[in-house]
Amino acid sequence: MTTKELPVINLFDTKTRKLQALKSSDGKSLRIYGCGPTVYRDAHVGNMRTFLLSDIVIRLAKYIGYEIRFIQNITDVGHMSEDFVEDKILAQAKAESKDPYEIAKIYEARFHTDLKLLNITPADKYPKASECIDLMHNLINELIKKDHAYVGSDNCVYFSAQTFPSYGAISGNRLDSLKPGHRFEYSEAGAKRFHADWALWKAAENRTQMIWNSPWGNGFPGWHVECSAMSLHYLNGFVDLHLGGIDLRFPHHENERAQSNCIIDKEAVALWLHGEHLLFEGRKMAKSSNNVVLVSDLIARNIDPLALRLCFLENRYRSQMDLSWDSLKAAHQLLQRWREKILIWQASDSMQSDEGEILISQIVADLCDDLDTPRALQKIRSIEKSQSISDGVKLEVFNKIDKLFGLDLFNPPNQSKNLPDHLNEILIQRQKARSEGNFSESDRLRDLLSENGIAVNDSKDGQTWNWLISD
RNA sequence: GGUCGGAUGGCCGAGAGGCGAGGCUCGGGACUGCAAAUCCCGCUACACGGGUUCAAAUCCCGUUCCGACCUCCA
Repeated sequence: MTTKELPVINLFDTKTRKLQALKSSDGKSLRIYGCGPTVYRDAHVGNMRTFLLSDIVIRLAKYIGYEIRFIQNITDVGHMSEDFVEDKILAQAKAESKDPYEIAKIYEARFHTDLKLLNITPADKYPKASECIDLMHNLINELIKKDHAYVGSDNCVYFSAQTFPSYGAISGNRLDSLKPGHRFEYSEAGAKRFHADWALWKAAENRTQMIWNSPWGNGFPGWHVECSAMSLHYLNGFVDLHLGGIDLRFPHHENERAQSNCIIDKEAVALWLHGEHLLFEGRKMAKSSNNVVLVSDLIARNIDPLALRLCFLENRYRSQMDLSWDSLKAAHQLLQRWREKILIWQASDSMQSDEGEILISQIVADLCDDLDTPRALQKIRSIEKSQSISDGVKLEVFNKIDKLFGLDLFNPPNQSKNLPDHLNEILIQRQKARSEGNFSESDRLRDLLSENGIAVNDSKDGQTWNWLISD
């Protein structure tokens, strides 16, 4: 190994609103925490964009040489739905007539499946809120002891926002300009000392499922407290990088920061990184607007899920992005083209060279510059098209960058996944007809295959086929 | 009302004061039995009005429009 200094990864920190170097505070590993899903429904592709953000940072940091410790929570309790009466999981359990833990288990499994389809690096641990109740009790006790929290007349435990002077630093909100009366939470503020205080522990009241005994009676944890408890516990008291969707900036991360900082009496998170939201065909992706696209919807249209990954990489994480079926198809085709090119280049031996090393380091530099994936992809395209770079060097560069981008570029382009026998038979017949010069028959069979969703291409080496992307 | 982003060709989108990113679509050509794929060529855009500058999509001021967050959300 060389003694060269590692390249610095600069990321936009939401709190300071400046680029900031990502650093390991213990000199050993990067301690990363990402807010994970509430497992009451399928995660949609907008959620995936945020989860991809952590993957890009982690792949880059690993590539550069960091050890990573990455924790992502699974919220299976305590995330209240809009009316602030019912927990999201419990509401879904009722809707599906299932046990709430069964609901959580089903959707957590699907979450992991989607991550895998998108080549998103798994976290080292996925702690569940329901399994960390003791951690949360300890944290709440400590906050009460330090006078940052109090037990209300309703037997809920509240965090006292006014005891944390820098409240609002992440979101730009100021406590005095957060007007009371917003939405639902104020309606039960009778027990709270201040309208912006939030519940750390909620009394069970009429609830019978997903409740735990506690020093304050039966109840369940508030949503924000789980991330403080888990991050401090599993990352040994400090977070080098905290990730999440932009909407979590307030109130979730603001409250989490207050809780964590008050526990350790200093800044608990060095860098806050937030991913912007995704629109689909111009509209916000939300259940309420009936505009939700799942990874499984892409697969149903024969779009490679990694085309979604490529679409995301073509946009910067900090801008809102408008995804469409057209952009997904374009990305799908680009993936195909790269995979075909790689097959051709593989006729040459992969060649290590200074030229290749320089190209790769330029791409790494783009990623280190606040994850400028669009610019990095631009370089990759120009390498692909270059007349002056040899196939061997191209192969070497693509091989290295595939680890950073996670696009499985070395998979064969035409994977004959699940080709039904009768269609395979038509393919064989067509090849036969064509080799016999019976072009009217081969054209007829090509049309027939097309009707069955298969595109046939003839080349010098015979025919190849692809699934057509459906509209 | 508060805070923060945007506006780029047929479409999507990057953009670093100075040679028109790139992709998709479309048109022409090469190749092909014909297609497809691929390769080559073509299609000269930056919301509006001022300003700074030798030079502005880029910097500054103003205007219009769009969006996000402001106690559900990735």
